[in-house]
Amino acid sequence: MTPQQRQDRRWTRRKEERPAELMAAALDLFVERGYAATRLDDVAARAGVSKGTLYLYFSSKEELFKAVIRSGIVPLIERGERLHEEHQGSAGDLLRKIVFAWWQSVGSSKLGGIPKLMFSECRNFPEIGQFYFEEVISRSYRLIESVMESGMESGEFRRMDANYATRLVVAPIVLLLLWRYSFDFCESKSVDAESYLDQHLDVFISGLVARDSGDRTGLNEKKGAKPAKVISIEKKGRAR
Amino acid sequence: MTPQQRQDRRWTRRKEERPAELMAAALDLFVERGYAATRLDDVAARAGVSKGTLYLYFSSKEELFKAVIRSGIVPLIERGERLHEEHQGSAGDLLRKIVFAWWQSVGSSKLGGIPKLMFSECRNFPEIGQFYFEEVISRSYRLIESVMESGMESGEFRRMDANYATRLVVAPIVLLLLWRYSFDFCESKSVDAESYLDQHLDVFISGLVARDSGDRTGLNEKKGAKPAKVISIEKKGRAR
DNA sequence: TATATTACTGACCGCTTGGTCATTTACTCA
DNA sequence: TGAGTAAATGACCAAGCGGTCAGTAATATA
Repeated sequence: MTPQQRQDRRWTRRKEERPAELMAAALDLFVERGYAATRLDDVAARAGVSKGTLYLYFSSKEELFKAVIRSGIVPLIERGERLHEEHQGSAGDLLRKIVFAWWQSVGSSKLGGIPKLMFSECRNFPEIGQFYFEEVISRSYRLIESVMESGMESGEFRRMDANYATRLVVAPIVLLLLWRYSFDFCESKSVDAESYLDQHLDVFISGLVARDSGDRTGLNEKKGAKPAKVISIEKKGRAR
Repeated sequence: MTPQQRQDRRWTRRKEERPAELMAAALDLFVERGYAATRLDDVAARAGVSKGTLYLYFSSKEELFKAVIRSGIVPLIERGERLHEEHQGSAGDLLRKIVFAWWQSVGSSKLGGIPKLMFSECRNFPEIGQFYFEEVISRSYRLIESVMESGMESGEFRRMDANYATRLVVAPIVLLLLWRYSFDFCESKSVDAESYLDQHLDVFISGLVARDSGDRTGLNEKKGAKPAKVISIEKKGRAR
């Protein structure tokens, strides 16, 4: 069949490709407008199809949403875990490697919109929120946590709660992504992701390596601060 | 007029109190369900009033939303800037002070839902997103940035881009809040905010004080890592 | 080429909900 | 006290949109 013949037809049967095309269109629009503001007519139109067709492949808007998230996430997880297995070397270097690889494959692709989407909608879709939490968040955290733990065991990092350590490394990275898909348009120049991540890892790893909280410089004693008062604010005791 | 008399009436005129009550109800529901999923009938009902009344005070749902954000933010900003002026002492201590005060007044109150709401909706309401960015985000960042800069000038912190430094301190704090209003329900036990923040500041300030990226321990050399390869991944040059 | 199958269409339905307004009720003041 | 004012109501409207389905056109089959 020639392309000309295809064009003459009002439409063509493409049972295999439709779902993927519909999900791609839906991802675009969900990321751009949010779940509620995305109309199924628009999704269908963007996929070059009618709304009725959409319902041949997905039983409801919610099912479409779930499918979008699920299919967008599979490659994301796979990449992460592959890296984990391959690597050998210091924990700090592994951390760097994972973070930059993740940024290249997820952060800068259109998959990068998914976290923002999930943060925004997980409350309204507890079922899929739970799914995302277990299949993506938990798994990623476990990966990083094991890196942190191995770093502590080897003596490369100081000892601290691995769970917190993980949250602290991940936070600036996740927030960078959320930022990109929310307030970024407010700023004239957006942050350079690579150097931002680089600085983060630099400061963070330095902080983990240092044995105590900066008093070695003697600066805190010299200045006129009142440590007693500060400690009273933080009451619950430092977890060291 | 006795309370009994008040009760006998079907309703009472309370022109002054209505707007604040409506906004409080709206904040609750917006935070709980998001903008789109919140019905004005419900907002009115929660404020003990009919939908028609709501429209006496706010011309549209969007105006109500704007009013909620604006009014929720005023106290938030005021507190922050008051702290800034009062303090004297080391930069690290000031940072601690600000962060913990902020957590107490905003993070743990119902105002804490606003950031999540703004991140979720700012794309759909660019005008109010811009407003929030300028009036809240920029101002807070400027505050923190000045703290970082004074820390660098006094030699307490190492020199680095103050803008990045600011983003890096703030990120784990903001993400803690976003987390609370999104995925927190997925976890059996939620993080203890106080010790999380404490650890964050501890690691971060240590990292800022340390002069270089942890090589002083000699661990990186001893281990079998391949620094050359890692550097090739980070290509764009470290911003030191 | 005739027939059967099914991917696809698009008009349609009904519910939800933002927004309106004529009417009712509380309050004010001469 | 009763006439005037305005706060509050709630029934109602219209539009938007998720979801349906009878019909149509592309393809498979014989």
